[in-house]
Amino acid sequence: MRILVVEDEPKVASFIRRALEEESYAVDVCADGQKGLDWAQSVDYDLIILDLMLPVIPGLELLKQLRRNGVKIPVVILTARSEVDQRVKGLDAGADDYLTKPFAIEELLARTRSLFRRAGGTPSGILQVDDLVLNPVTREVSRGEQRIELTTKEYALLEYLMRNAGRVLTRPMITEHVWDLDFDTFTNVIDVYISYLRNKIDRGREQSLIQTVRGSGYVMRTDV
Amino acid sequence: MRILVVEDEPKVASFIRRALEEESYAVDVCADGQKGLDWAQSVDYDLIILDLMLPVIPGLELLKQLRRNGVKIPVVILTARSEVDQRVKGLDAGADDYLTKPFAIEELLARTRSLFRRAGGTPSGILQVDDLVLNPVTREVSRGEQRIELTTKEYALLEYLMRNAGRVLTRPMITEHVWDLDFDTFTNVIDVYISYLRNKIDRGREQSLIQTVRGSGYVMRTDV
DNA sequence: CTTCAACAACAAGAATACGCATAGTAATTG
DNA sequence: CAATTACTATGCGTATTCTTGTTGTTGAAG
Repeated sequence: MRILVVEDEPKVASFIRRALEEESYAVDVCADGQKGLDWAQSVDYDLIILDLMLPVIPGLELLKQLRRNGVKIPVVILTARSEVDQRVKGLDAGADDYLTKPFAIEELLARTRSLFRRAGGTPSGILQVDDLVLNPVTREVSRGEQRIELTTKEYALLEYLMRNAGRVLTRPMITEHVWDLDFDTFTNVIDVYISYLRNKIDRGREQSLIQTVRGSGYVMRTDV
Repeated sequence: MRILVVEDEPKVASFIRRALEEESYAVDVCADGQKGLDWAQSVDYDLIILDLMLPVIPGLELLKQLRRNGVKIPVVILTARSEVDQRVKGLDAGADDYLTKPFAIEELLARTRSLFRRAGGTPSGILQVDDLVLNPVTREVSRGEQRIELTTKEYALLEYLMRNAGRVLTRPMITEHVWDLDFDTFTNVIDVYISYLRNKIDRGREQSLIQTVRGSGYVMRTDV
Protein backbone atom coordinates (compact mmCIF):
# COMPACT_ATOMS: atom_id res chain seq x y z
CA MET A 1 0.00 0.00 0.00
CA ARG A 2 1.59 3.24 -1.11
CA ILE A 3 0.57 6.60 0.33
CA LEU A 4 1.39 10.13 -0.75
CA VAL A 5 1.51 12.79 1.96
CA VAL A 6 1.32 16.40 0.75
CA GLU A 7 2.19 18.48 3.77
CA ASP A 8 4.55 21.45 4.11
CA GLU A 9 5.09 21.47 7.86
CA PRO A 10 8.12 19.24 8.33
CA LYS A 11 7.20 18.21 11.84
CA VAL A 12 3.70 17.11 10.94
CA ALA A 13 4.91 15.47 7.76
CA SER A 14 7.53 13.38 9.48
CA PHE A 15 5.13 12.48 12.27
CA ILE A 16 2.65 11.15 9.75
CA ARG A 17 5.33 9.41 7.76
CA ARG A 18 6.65 7.55 10.74
CA ALA A 19 3.24 6.48 11.90
CA LEU A 20 2.27 5.23 8.48
CA GLU A 21 5.55 3.46 8.02
CA GLU A 22 5.10 1.75 11.33
CA GLU A 23 1.89 0.35 9.88
CA SER A 24 4.07 -0.85 7.02
CA TYR A 25 2.78 1.44 4.33
CA ALA A 26 5.20 2.83 1.77
CA VAL A 27 5.15 6.60 2.20
CA ASP A 28 6.22 9.49 0.01
CA VAL A 29 6.16 13.04 1.27
CA CYS A 30 6.19 16.25 -0.72
CA ALA A 31 5.99 19.75 0.57
CA ASP A 32 4.14 21.82 -2.02
CA GLY A 33 1.06 21.59 -4.17
CA GLN A 34 2.80 21.53 -7.53
CA LYS A 35 4.96 18.57 -6.62
CA GLY A 36 1.98 16.93 -5.01
CA LEU A 37 0.00 17.18 -8.23
CA ASP A 38 2.87 15.88 -10.33
CA TRP A 39 3.53 12.91 -8.07
CA ALA A 40 -0.11 12.05 -7.66
CA GLN A 41 -0.47 11.78 -11.41
CA SER A 42 2.71 9.92 -12.15
CA VAL A 43 2.80 7.35 -9.38
CA ASP A 44 0.05 4.83 -8.71
CA TYR A 45 -0.84 5.62 -5.11
CA ASP A 46 -3.43 3.86 -3.02
CA LEU A 47 -4.18 6.91 -0.91
CA ILE A 48 -3.32 10.61 -0.73
CA ILE A 49 -3.19 12.56 2.50
CA LEU A 50 -3.50 16.23 1.64
CA ASP A 51 -3.00 19.36 3.70
CA LEU A 52 -5.16 22.23 2.46
CA MET A 53 -2.73 25.02 3.35
CA LEU A 54 0.06 24.50 0.84
CA PRO A 55 2.59 26.65 -0.98
CA VAL A 56 2.51 27.02 -4.80
CA ILE A 57 -0.83 25.27 -5.33
CA PRO A 58 -3.46 25.19 -2.57
CA GLY A 59 -4.71 21.78 -1.56
CA LEU A 60 -8.24 22.30 -2.78
CA GLU A 61 -7.06 23.33 -6.22
CA LEU A 62 -4.82 20.27 -6.37
CA LEU A 63 -7.73 18.02 -5.47
CA LYS A 64 -10.04 19.55 -8.06
CA GLN A 65 -7.45 19.16 -10.79
CA LEU A 66 -6.86 15.56 -9.86
CA ARG A 67 -10.56 14.75 -10.03
CA ARG A 68 -10.90 16.71 -13.27
CA ASN A 69 -8.17 14.51 -14.74
CA GLY A 70 -10.07 11.41 -13.71
CA VAL A 71 -7.80 10.38 -10.85
CA LYS A 72 -9.96 8.43 -8.43
CA ILE A 73 -7.47 7.64 -5.67
CA PRO A 74 -9.02 8.12 -2.20
CA VAL A 75 -8.00 11.43 -0.64
CA VAL A 76 -7.98 12.36 3.03
CA ILE A 77 -7.84 16.08 3.74
CA LEU A 78 -6.16 17.76 6.70
CA THR A 79 -7.50 21.16 7.73
CA ALA A 80 -6.98 23.60 10.56
CA ARG A 81 -9.90 23.79 12.93
CA SER A 82 -10.81 27.31 11.89
CA GLU A 83 -11.22 26.41 8.24
CA VAL A 84 -14.48 24.62 8.82
CA ASP A 85 -16.23 25.66 5.64
CA GLN A 86 -13.17 24.61 3.68
CA ARG A 87 -14.00 21.14 4.85
CA VAL A 88 -17.31 21.17 3.12
CA LYS A 89 -15.67 22.44 -0.01
CA GLY A 90 -13.19 19.63 0.37
CA LEU A 91 -15.86 16.99 0.37
CA ASP A 92 -17.54 18.74 -2.54
CA ALA A 93 -14.28 18.75 -4.42
CA GLY A 94 -14.09 14.98 -4.14
CA ALA A 95 -12.30 14.19 -0.91
CA ASP A 96 -13.21 10.89 0.72
CA ASP A 97 -12.61 11.92 4.28
CA TYR A 98 -11.16 14.75 6.32
CA LEU A 99 -9.41 15.33 9.60
CA THR A 100 -9.05 18.54 11.55
CA LYS A 101 -5.72 19.47 13.03
CA PRO A 102 -4.66 18.68 15.61
CA PHE A 103 -5.61 15.07 15.19
CA ALA A 104 -4.61 11.85 16.86
CA ILE A 105 -2.40 9.90 14.58
CA GLU A 106 -4.38 6.81 15.40
CA GLU A 107 -7.38 8.55 13.99
CA LEU A 108 -5.54 9.02 10.74
CA LEU A 109 -4.49 5.39 10.73
CA ALA A 110 -8.03 4.28 11.44
CA ARG A 111 -9.43 6.38 8.60
CA THR A 112 -6.73 5.05 6.38
CA ARG A 113 -7.65 1.49 7.22
CA SER A 114 -11.33 2.18 6.79
CA LEU A 115 -10.74 3.69 3.35
CA PHE A 116 -8.79 0.63 2.33
CA ARG A 117 -11.51 -1.52 3.81
CA ARG A 118 -14.06 0.29 1.69
CA ALA A 119 -11.88 -0.30 -1.35
CA GLY A 120 -11.80 -4.06 -0.85
CA GLY A 121 -11.57 -6.83 1.65
CA THR A 122 -14.06 -8.02 4.22
CA PRO A 123 -16.12 -5.53 6.25
CA SER A 124 -14.25 -6.37 9.44
CA GLY A 125 -10.95 -5.49 7.83
CA ILE A 126 -9.63 -8.97 8.38
CA LEU A 127 -8.09 -10.54 5.30
CA GLN A 128 -8.51 -14.24 4.73
CA VAL A 129 -7.31 -16.59 2.04
CA ASP A 130 -7.93 -20.25 2.58
CA ASP A 131 -6.94 -20.84 6.22
CA LEU A 132 -4.48 -17.96 6.20
CA VAL A 133 -5.76 -15.03 8.23
CA LEU A 134 -4.30 -11.53 8.55
CA ASN A 135 -5.64 -8.95 10.99
CA PRO A 136 -4.44 -5.48 9.98
CA VAL A 137 -5.45 -3.96 13.30
CA THR A 138 -3.43 -6.23 15.53
CA ARG A 139 -0.96 -7.13 12.78
CA GLU A 140 -1.43 -10.76 13.64
CA VAL A 141 -1.09 -13.48 11.07
CA SER A 142 -2.00 -17.10 11.45
CA ARG A 143 -2.48 -20.14 9.30
CA GLY A 144 -4.96 -22.60 10.67
CA GLU A 145 -4.28 -22.80 14.39
CA GLN A 146 -0.73 -21.63 14.08
CA ARG A 147 0.44 -18.09 14.82
CA ILE A 148 3.01 -16.83 12.33
CA GLU A 149 5.60 -14.22 13.28
CA LEU A 150 6.57 -11.89 10.44
CA THR A 151 9.02 -9.04 10.14
CA THR A 152 7.79 -5.63 9.01
CA LYS A 153 8.66 -6.14 5.36
CA GLU A 154 7.36 -9.67 5.26
CA TYR A 155 4.10 -8.43 6.75
CA ALA A 156 3.79 -5.56 4.29
CA LEU A 157 4.39 -7.89 1.37
CA LEU A 158 1.90 -10.44 2.61
CA GLU A 159 -0.76 -7.82 3.20
CA TYR A 160 -0.34 -6.53 -0.32
CA LEU A 161 -0.55 -10.02 -1.76
CA MET A 162 -3.66 -10.81 0.26
CA ARG A 163 -5.41 -7.55 -0.58
CA ASN A 164 -4.89 -8.44 -4.22
CA ALA A 165 -5.50 -12.15 -3.92
CA GLY A 166 -6.22 -13.72 -7.28
CA ARG A 167 -4.48 -10.93 -9.17
CA VAL A 168 -1.06 -11.49 -10.66
CA LEU A 169 1.28 -8.91 -9.18
CA THR A 170 4.33 -8.03 -11.23
CA ARG A 171 7.64 -7.17 -9.61
CA PRO A 172 7.35 -3.48 -10.50
CA MET A 173 3.90 -3.40 -8.92
CA ILE A 174 5.22 -5.00 -5.78
CA THR A 175 8.19 -2.66 -5.44
CA GLU A 176 5.91 0.33 -6.00
CA HIS A 177 3.63 -0.69 -3.19
CA VAL A 178 5.81 -2.36 -0.64
CA TRP A 179 9.20 -0.73 -1.11
CA ASP A 180 10.27 2.89 -1.52
CA LEU A 181 10.34 4.98 -4.65
CA ASP A 182 14.04 5.26 -5.20
CA PHE A 183 14.43 1.59 -5.63
CA ASP A 184 17.15 -0.27 -7.46
CA THR A 185 15.35 -2.07 -10.23
CA PHE A 186 18.00 -4.69 -10.71
CA THR A 187 17.63 -6.50 -7.50
CA ASN A 188 15.92 -9.66 -6.43
CA VAL A 189 14.76 -8.63 -2.97
CA ILE A 190 11.23 -9.47 -3.92
CA ASP A 191 12.16 -13.00 -4.84
CA VAL A 192 14.03 -13.29 -1.60
CA TYR A 193 11.11 -12.04 0.46
CA ILE A 194 8.68 -14.26 -1.38
CA SER A 195 10.95 -17.09 -0.39
CA TYR A 196 10.96 -15.95 3.25
CA LEU A 197 7.17 -15.79 3.23
CA ARG A 198 6.84 -19.21 1.69
CA ASN A 199 9.10 -20.63 4.35
CA LYS A 200 6.86 -19.24 7.06
CA ILE A 201 3.50 -19.74 5.40
CA ASP A 202 3.64 -22.55 2.89
CA ARG A 203 6.43 -24.77 4.17
CA GLY A 204 5.23 -28.29 4.75
CA ARG A 205 1.81 -27.63 3.26
CA GLU A 206 0.81 -29.63 0.27
CA GLN A 207 -0.76 -26.61 -1.39
CA SER A 208 1.31 -23.46 -1.71
CA LEU A 209 -0.74 -20.27 -1.38
CA ILE A 210 1.89 -18.05 -2.95
CA GLN A 211 2.38 -19.08 -6.53
CA THR A 212 4.92 -18.04 -9.10
CA VAL A 213 3.73 -16.93 -12.51
CA ARG A 214 6.77 -17.41 -14.62
CA GLY A 215 7.65 -14.38 -16.66
CA SER A 216 5.16 -12.16 -14.82
CA GLY A 217 5.24 -12.19 -11.06
CA TYR A 218 3.38 -13.76 -8.16
CA VAL A 219 -0.20 -14.49 -7.16
CA MET A 220 -1.90 -15.31 -3.97
CA ARG A 221 -4.24 -18.19 -4.77
CA THR A 222 -7.89 -17.63 -4.02
CA ASP A 223 -9.45 -20.89 -5.17
CA VAL A 224 -8.36 -24.07 -3.44
CA MET B 1 -5.23 8.58 29.44
CA ARG B 2 -6.05 11.78 27.61
CA ILE B 3 -8.71 14.19 28.82
CA LEU B 4 -10.31 17.17 27.11
CA VAL B 5 -11.53 20.01 29.33
CA VAL B 6 -13.96 22.44 27.70
CA GLU B 7 -14.23 25.38 30.08
CA ASP B 8 -14.13 29.11 29.38
CA GLU B 9 -13.27 30.43 32.84
CA PRO B 10 -9.46 30.44 32.83
CA LYS B 11 -9.19 30.04 36.59
CA VAL B 12 -11.40 26.99 36.75
CA ALA B 13 -9.83 25.53 33.65
CA SER B 14 -6.28 25.76 34.93
CA PHE B 15 -7.33 24.47 38.32
CA ILE B 16 -8.82 21.38 36.77
CA ARG B 17 -5.88 20.94 34.43
CA ARG B 18 -3.38 20.96 37.26
CA ALA B 19 -5.34 18.52 39.34
CA LEU B 20 -5.71 16.09 36.47
CA GLU B 21 -2.10 16.38 35.44
CA GLU B 22 -1.08 15.56 38.97
CA GLU B 23 -2.98 12.31 38.52
CA SER B 24 -0.85 11.77 35.39
CA TYR B 25 -3.53 12.31 32.83
CA ALA B 26 -2.65 14.10 29.61
CA VAL B 27 -4.88 17.17 29.52
CA ASP B 28 -6.00 19.54 26.76
CA VAL B 29 -8.05 22.60 27.52
CA CYS B 30 -10.14 24.69 25.17
CA ALA B 31 -12.27 27.67 25.93
CA ASP B 32 -15.23 27.64 23.57
CA GLY B 33 -17.75 25.19 22.23
CA GLN B 34 -16.65 25.25 18.63
CA LYS B 35 -13.08 24.35 19.47
CA GLY B 36 -14.33 21.80 21.93
CA LEU B 37 -16.38 20.09 19.27
CA ASP B 38 -13.55 20.09 16.76
CA TRP B 39 -11.02 18.73 19.20
CA ALA B 40 -13.35 16.14 20.58
CA GLN B 41 -13.87 14.78 17.11
CA SER B 42 -10.31 14.92 15.92
CA VAL B 43 -8.37 13.66 18.91
CA ASP B 44 -8.94 10.30 20.49
CA TYR B 45 -9.79 11.31 24.06
CA ASP B 46 -10.58 8.97 26.88
CA LEU B 47 -12.80 11.46 28.69
CA ILE B 48 -14.34 14.90 28.16
CA ILE B 49 -15.10 17.33 30.96
CA LEU B 50 -17.62 19.82 29.67
CA ASP B 51 -18.89 23.08 31.08
CA LEU B 52 -22.43 23.79 29.91
CA MET B 53 -22.12 27.59 29.82
CA LEU B 54 -19.85 28.17 26.85
CA PRO B 55 -19.28 30.80 24.19
CA VAL B 56 -19.90 30.12 20.47
CA ILE B 57 -21.57 26.74 20.97
CA PRO B 58 -23.35 25.92 24.24
CA GLY B 59 -22.21 22.77 26.00
CA LEU B 60 -25.50 20.97 25.57
CA GLU B 61 -25.46 21.54 21.84
CA LEU B 62 -21.89 20.30 21.67
CA LEU B 63 -22.77 17.15 23.53
CA LYS B 64 -25.77 16.43 21.34
CA GLN B 65 -23.73 16.87 18.20
CA LEU B 66 -21.03 14.57 19.50
CA ARG B 67 -23.49 11.82 20.27
CA ARG B 68 -25.25 12.37 16.96
CA ASN B 69 -21.90 11.79 15.24
CA GLY B 70 -21.46 8.55 17.08
CA VAL B 71 -18.75 9.70 19.47
CA LYS B 72 -19.03 7.53 22.56
CA ILE B 73 -16.32 9.01 24.75
CA PRO B 74 -17.51 9.41 28.36
CA VAL B 75 -18.55 12.98 29.17
CA VAL B 76 -18.79 14.66 32.56
CA ILE B 77 -20.77 17.92 32.55
CA LEU B 78 -20.28 20.85 34.89
CA THR B 79 -23.30 23.00 35.76
CA ALA B 80 -24.10 25.79 38.18
CA ARG B 81 -26.13 24.64 41.16
CA SER B 82 -29.19 26.54 40.05
CA GLU B 83 -29.38 25.00 36.58
CA VAL B 84 -31.08 21.82 37.68
CA ASP B 85 -33.01 21.25 34.51
CA GLN B 86 -29.85 21.76 32.45
CA ARG B 87 -28.35 18.88 34.33
CA VAL B 88 -31.28 16.68 33.50
CA LYS B 89 -31.11 17.72 29.86
CA GLY B 90 -27.44 16.97 29.89
CA LEU B 91 -27.91 13.44 31.06
CA ASP B 92 -30.64 13.02 28.50
CA ALA B 93 -28.28 14.26 25.82
CA GLY B 94 -25.83 11.52 26.65
CA ALA B 95 -23.64 12.74 29.49
CA ASP B 96 -22.27 10.02 31.73
CA ASP B 97 -22.03 12.03 34.92
CA TYR B 98 -22.36 15.58 36.23
CA LEU B 99 -20.98 17.90 38.87
CA THR B 100 -22.46 21.12 40.23
CA LYS B 101 -20.25 24.14 40.67
CA PRO B 102 -18.64 24.86 42.96
CA PHE B 103 -17.23 21.39 43.43
CA ALA B 104 -14.34 19.90 45.33
CA ILE B 105 -11.62 18.87 42.96
CA GLU B 106 -11.37 15.55 44.71
CA GLU B 107 -14.97 14.95 43.75
CA LEU B 108 -14.09 15.48 40.10
CA LEU B 109 -11.13 13.13 40.36
CA ALA B 110 -13.27 10.49 41.97
CA ARG B 111 -15.91 10.67 39.24
CA THR B 112 -13.17 10.56 36.65
CA ARG B 113 -11.73 7.40 38.13
CA SER B 114 -15.12 5.80 38.38
CA LEU B 115 -15.88 6.51 34.75
CA PHE B 116 -12.62 4.94 33.68
CA ARG B 117 -13.46 2.01 35.87
CA ARG B 118 -16.75 1.61 34.07
CA ALA B 119 -15.09 1.92 30.68
CA GLY B 120 -12.59 -0.90 30.98
CA GLY B 121 -10.89 -3.28 33.29
CA THR B 122 -12.48 -5.26 36.05
CA PRO B 123 -15.67 -4.06 37.80
CA SER B 124 -13.68 -3.01 40.82
CA GLY B 125 -11.56 -0.74 38.65
CA ILE B 126 -8.46 -2.75 39.36
CA LEU B 127 -6.40 -3.66 36.34
CA GLN B 128 -4.75 -7.03 36.36
CA VAL B 129 -2.46 -8.81 33.94
CA ASP B 130 -0.99 -12.06 35.11
CA ASP B 131 0.11 -11.37 38.69
CA LEU B 132 0.65 -7.67 37.99
CA VAL B 133 -2.01 -5.56 39.66
CA LEU B 134 -2.68 -1.86 39.26
CA ASN B 135 -5.20 -0.02 41.38
CA PRO B 136 -6.15 3.26 39.68
CA VAL B 137 -7.88 4.59 42.78
CA THR B 138 -4.94 4.31 45.12
CA ARG B 139 -2.40 4.35 42.27
CA GLU B 140 -0.77 1.33 43.82
CA VAL B 141 1.02 -1.24 41.74
CA SER B 142 2.22 -4.65 42.77
CA ARG B 143 3.46 -7.80 41.21
CA GLY B 144 2.69 -10.91 43.18
CA GLU B 145 3.31 -10.05 46.81
CA GLN B 146 5.68 -7.23 46.00
CA ARG B 147 4.75 -3.55 46.05
CA ILE B 148 6.22 -1.56 43.16
CA GLU B 149 6.95 2.15 43.42
CA LEU B 150 6.54 4.08 40.18
CA THR B 151 7.07 7.69 39.21
CA THR B 152 4.23 9.66 37.63
CA LYS B 153 5.29 9.01 34.05
CA GLU B 154 6.07 5.38 34.67
CA TYR B 155 2.64 4.95 36.18
CA ALA B 156 0.89 6.72 33.31
CA LEU B 157 2.68 4.53 30.80
CA LEU B 158 1.94 1.34 32.66
CA GLU B 159 -1.72 2.20 33.06
CA TYR B 160 -2.03 2.86 29.35
CA LEU B 161 -0.32 -0.41 28.52
CA MET B 162 -2.52 -2.34 30.90
CA ARG B 163 -5.76 -0.75 29.73
CA ASN B 164 -4.82 -1.84 26.23
CA ALA B 165 -3.35 -5.20 27.13
CA GLY B 166 -3.11 -7.46 24.10
CA ARG B 167 -3.09 -4.58 21.64
CA VAL B 168 0.12 -3.54 19.94
CA LEU B 169 0.69 0.10 20.85
CA THR B 170 2.84 2.06 18.42
CA ARG B 171 5.12 4.83 19.60
CA PRO B 172 2.88 7.53 18.12
CA MET B 173 -0.08 6.04 19.98
CA ILE B 174 1.86 6.04 23.21
CA THR B 175 3.04 9.62 22.87
CA GLU B 176 -0.52 10.70 22.08
CA HIS B 177 -1.87 9.21 25.25
CA VAL B 178 0.93 9.50 27.75
CA TRP B 179 2.93 12.49 26.57
CA ASP B 180 1.90 15.83 25.09
CA LEU B 181 0.53 16.51 21.66
CA ASP B 182 3.32 18.64 20.32
CA PHE B 183 5.93 16.05 20.87
CA ASP B 184 9.38 15.84 19.40
CA THR B 185 9.17 12.81 17.23
CA PHE B 186 12.83 12.00 17.19
CA THR B 187 13.31 11.02 20.75
CA ASN B 188 13.63 7.75 22.55
CA VAL B 189 11.89 8.65 25.81
CA ILE B 190 9.37 5.92 25.28
CA ASP B 191 12.08 3.33 24.90
CA VAL B 192 13.74 4.64 28.03
CA TYR B 193 10.55 4.53 30.05
CA ILE B 194 9.72 1.08 28.81
CA SER B 195 13.12 0.10 30.04
CA TYR B 196 12.47 1.71 33.46
CA LEU B 197 9.19 -0.16 33.71
CA ARG B 198 10.76 -3.44 32.76
CA ASN B 199 13.41 -2.95 35.39
CA LYS B 200 10.76 -2.50 38.04
CA ILE B 201 8.23 -5.01 36.77
CA ASP B 202 9.87 -7.70 34.74
CA ARG B 203 13.40 -7.85 36.09
CA GLY B 204 14.29 -11.30 37.29
CA ARG B 205 11.07 -12.85 36.00
CA GLU B 206 11.35 -15.54 33.42
CA GLN B 207 8.41 -14.18 31.42
CA SER B 208 8.45 -10.51 30.53
CA LEU B 209 4.98 -8.93 30.55
CA ILE B 210 6.00 -5.97 28.42
CA GLN B 211 6.96 -7.26 25.03
CA THR B 212 8.58 -5.54 22.10
CA VAL B 213 7.08 -5.87 18.64
CA ARG B 214 10.00 -4.96 16.48
CA GLY B 215 9.16 -2.38 13.85
CA SER B 216 5.84 -1.54 15.53
CA GLY B 217 5.84 -0.86 19.22
CA TYR B 218 5.06 -2.59 22.48
CA VAL B 219 2.38 -4.91 23.88
CA MET B 220 1.36 -5.94 27.33
CA ARG B 221 0.98 -9.70 27.19
CA THR B 222 -2.44 -11.04 28.05
CA ASP B 223 -2.05 -14.75 27.46
CA VAL B 224 0.46 -16.59 29.61
C1' DC C 1 16.84 -35.54 -26.77
C1' DT C 2 20.29 -32.17 -25.93
C1' DT C 3 21.61 -27.52 -25.30
C1' DC C 4 21.03 -23.06 -24.13
C1' DA C 5 19.12 -18.89 -22.36
C1' DA C 6 16.07 -16.82 -19.41
C1' DC C 7 14.20 -16.94 -15.18
C1' DA C 8 13.46 -18.18 -10.35
C1' DA C 9 15.04 -20.15 -5.85
C1' DC C 10 18.17 -20.39 -2.43
C1' DA C 11 22.20 -19.75 0.71
C1' DA C 12 25.32 -16.95 2.84
C1' DG C 13 27.33 -12.91 4.00
C1' DA C 14 27.42 -7.51 4.16
C1' DA C 15 25.04 -3.48 5.35
C1' DT C 16 21.63 -1.29 7.79
C1' DA C 17 18.26 -0.10 11.11
C1' DC C 18 16.30 -0.91 15.47
C1' DG C 19 15.85 -1.45 20.25
C1' DC C 20 18.17 -1.16 24.54
C1' DA C 21 21.38 -0.02 28.18
C1' DT C 22 23.91 3.42 30.12
C1' DA C 23 25.32 7.67 31.47
C1' DG C 24 24.91 12.29 31.43
C1' DT C 25 22.02 16.73 31.35
C1' DA C 26 17.87 19.45 32.35
C1' DA C 27 13.90 20.31 34.90
C1' DT C 28 10.95 19.83 39.15
C1' DT C 29 10.01 19.47 43.68
C1' DG C 30 10.36 19.78 48.50
C1' DC D 1 20.18 23.24 47.04
C1' DA D 2 19.70 18.44 47.35
C1' DA D 3 17.08 14.81 45.53
C1' DT D 4 14.08 13.00 42.56
C1' DT D 5 12.21 12.78 38.15
C1' DA D 6 12.14 13.69 33.11
C1' DC D 7 14.52 13.71 29.13
C1' DT D 8 18.71 13.45 25.72
C1' DA D 9 22.69 11.41 23.65
C1' DT D 10 25.69 7.76 22.48
C1' DG D 11 27.31 3.33 21.50
C1' DC D 12 26.63 -1.53 21.02
C1' DG D 13 24.55 -5.98 19.85
C1' DT D 14 21.48 -8.06 17.02
C1' DA D 15 17.31 -8.73 13.99
C1' DT D 16 16.21 -7.35 9.68
C1' DT D 17 17.01 -6.03 5.10
C1' DC D 18 19.43 -6.33 1.08
C1' DT D 19 23.31 -7.96 -2.23
C1' DT D 20 25.81 -11.30 -4.40
C1' DG D 21 26.76 -15.49 -6.43
C1' DT D 22 25.39 -20.21 -7.27
C1' DT D 23 22.30 -23.66 -8.25
C1' DG D 24 18.09 -25.27 -10.07
C1' DT D 25 13.98 -25.03 -13.52
C1' DT D 26 11.62 -24.24 -17.46
C1' DG D 27 10.73 -24.12 -22.19
C1' DA D 28 12.05 -23.34 -26.80
C1' DA D 29 15.57 -23.98 -30.61
C1' DG D 30 18.72 -26.83 -32.67
